[in-house]
Amino acid sequence: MVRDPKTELERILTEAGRHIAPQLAELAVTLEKPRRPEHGDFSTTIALQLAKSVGKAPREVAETLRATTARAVAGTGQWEPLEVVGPGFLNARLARHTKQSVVSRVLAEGARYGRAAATPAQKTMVEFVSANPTGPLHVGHGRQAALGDAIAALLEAQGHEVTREFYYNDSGAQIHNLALSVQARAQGRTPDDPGWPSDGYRGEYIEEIARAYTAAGGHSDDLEAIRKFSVTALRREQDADLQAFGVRFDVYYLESSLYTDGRVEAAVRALVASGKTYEHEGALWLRTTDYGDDKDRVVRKSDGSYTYFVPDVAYHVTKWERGFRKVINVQGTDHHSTITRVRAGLQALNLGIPSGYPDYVLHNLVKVMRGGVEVKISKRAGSYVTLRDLIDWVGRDAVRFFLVSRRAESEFVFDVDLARSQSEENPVYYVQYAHARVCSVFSQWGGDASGLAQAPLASLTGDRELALAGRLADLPDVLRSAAAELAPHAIAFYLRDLAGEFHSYYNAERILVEDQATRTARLALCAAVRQVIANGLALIGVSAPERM
RNA sequence: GCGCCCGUAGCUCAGCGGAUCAGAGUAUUGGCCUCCGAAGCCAAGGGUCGUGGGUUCGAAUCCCGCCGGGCGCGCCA
Repeated sequence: MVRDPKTELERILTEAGRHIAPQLAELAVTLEKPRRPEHGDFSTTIALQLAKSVGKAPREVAETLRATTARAVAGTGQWEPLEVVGPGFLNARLARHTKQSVVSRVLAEGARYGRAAATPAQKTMVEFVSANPTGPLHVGHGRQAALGDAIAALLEAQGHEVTREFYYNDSGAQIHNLALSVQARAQGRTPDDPGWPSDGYRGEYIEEIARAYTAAGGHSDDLEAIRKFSVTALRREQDADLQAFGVRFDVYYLESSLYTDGRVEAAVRALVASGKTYEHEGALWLRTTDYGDDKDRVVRKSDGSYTYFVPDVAYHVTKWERGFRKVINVQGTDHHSTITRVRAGLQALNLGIPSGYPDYVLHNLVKVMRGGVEVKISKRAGSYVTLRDLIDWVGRDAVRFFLVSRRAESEFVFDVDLARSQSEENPVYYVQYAHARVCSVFSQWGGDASGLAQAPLASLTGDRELALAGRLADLPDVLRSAAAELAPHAIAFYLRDLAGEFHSYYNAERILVEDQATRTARLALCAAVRQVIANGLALIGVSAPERM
């Protein structure tokens, strides 16, 4: 395969830069995309950066770089001669045929276009959602599902071997509360009655489970049976919601298994053996402050049971032992404090796990507005918008696109009324429409698209056509940086830009023109646009419809 | 009080390992279908990038203070 033009030019400039400034052995020139098209396809500020250490004016440095690389640049056959502009920018323009050629490349690579091959492929885990089976999935889980699934897909597209994992906290105090709540409902009590469990779940789904339990012949005094029944029912409901959302997991890891297979006990023994624990007021503590925590944490409570911290650590040990050297946990910012704690626990075990293990992507919680007021998201309150509600209101594609379109750290206002009223104007339709439009042109045309990868492209000379081709060429870089930053929202923004460029082109030019060479080249361009949109949408779990 | 995150156009948000960074969508206003789908296109108005300093040739972007908002700070998960 022909070497990527950008990579090649970066290599040439890096070599020249090191020649000029030999003291900077680590120097690496990177090309960036200027905002304004008149500044070229790519640009670098390397001359401005080098000026000081070289002791010459930036413009002079730029001129030297231009002159010394002129021959190599021409030799690529892919670039116009570099230009020195302003205070010392080096601007680069791709030769027209280089821009055109991306169309052939997209069509030849098809669904693989934009992907990269990591060498070596890294065994990677993305853990996300991990909702307690104590209630239906809410909007925050939806954000996590959209984010986590897209991050996993991005890493796969970079050539890594990715496992999607869901951790079920199916034991512990919250599950006990769940069982007590269902039992209370089964006994006919309601959340406001005296004798309702103090930390009970008040949602209506509790009553539904209690009814189903009773209908199945269950007895209200068998708490263990109630627990099992409730957890099973809620897991089934969560699974159905995830399926409706188009998110699948490779592994469901049960917290309870960490107890039954002895991993929790083993973790405690190892922590004690590390010498980092101490007894205080009847409890066993770990000196997490030795690892940056602001206070030490309880490992074993005075009643002999363990805090959630222990299974969490034991769980992450299994990730390491299962061979996952890169692990990304997607969680809400309300779980922020667990980062330091889990890492501290892993460090105390002294297993050779890096101190930054695992990685975290923390997302701010979603604030749901309805009728101008905030709807509180709380399982206990029982009044919150579920993921299923959103899917029913605006559709799966729109919810996924919307939830993945914002940086994880952004605080997210989901205005239900707005989302519903604008469901026809959601950005996802704008992108999908571009895809459907291409399909429509092709059905109008009626020809065989299979040979378009070899189509001559010389007639693609219009500004819009070249800009569109340039945009197609961006995909590999967009995916690379989105994966590196664990920031899938970049895909959504890229797709919107690409669709916009296509719609603009489509309105300005006719595809099915008389002249055969022009028509074929334009069809090839459109086919490439369709392919790239499909590839991008696939990564964020959104469908690419042929008709809308 | 301490820690983390966030303050960019009326609204929802990109841009934040400096430079060619004042952007998109939406809303508002005005144009474009005898012609491949108008869920579209073209154009206009709209922001001292929360605020005050600092570093620099250059700061929305980096550093510090302050103001405002969110989330944590359990022998809950």
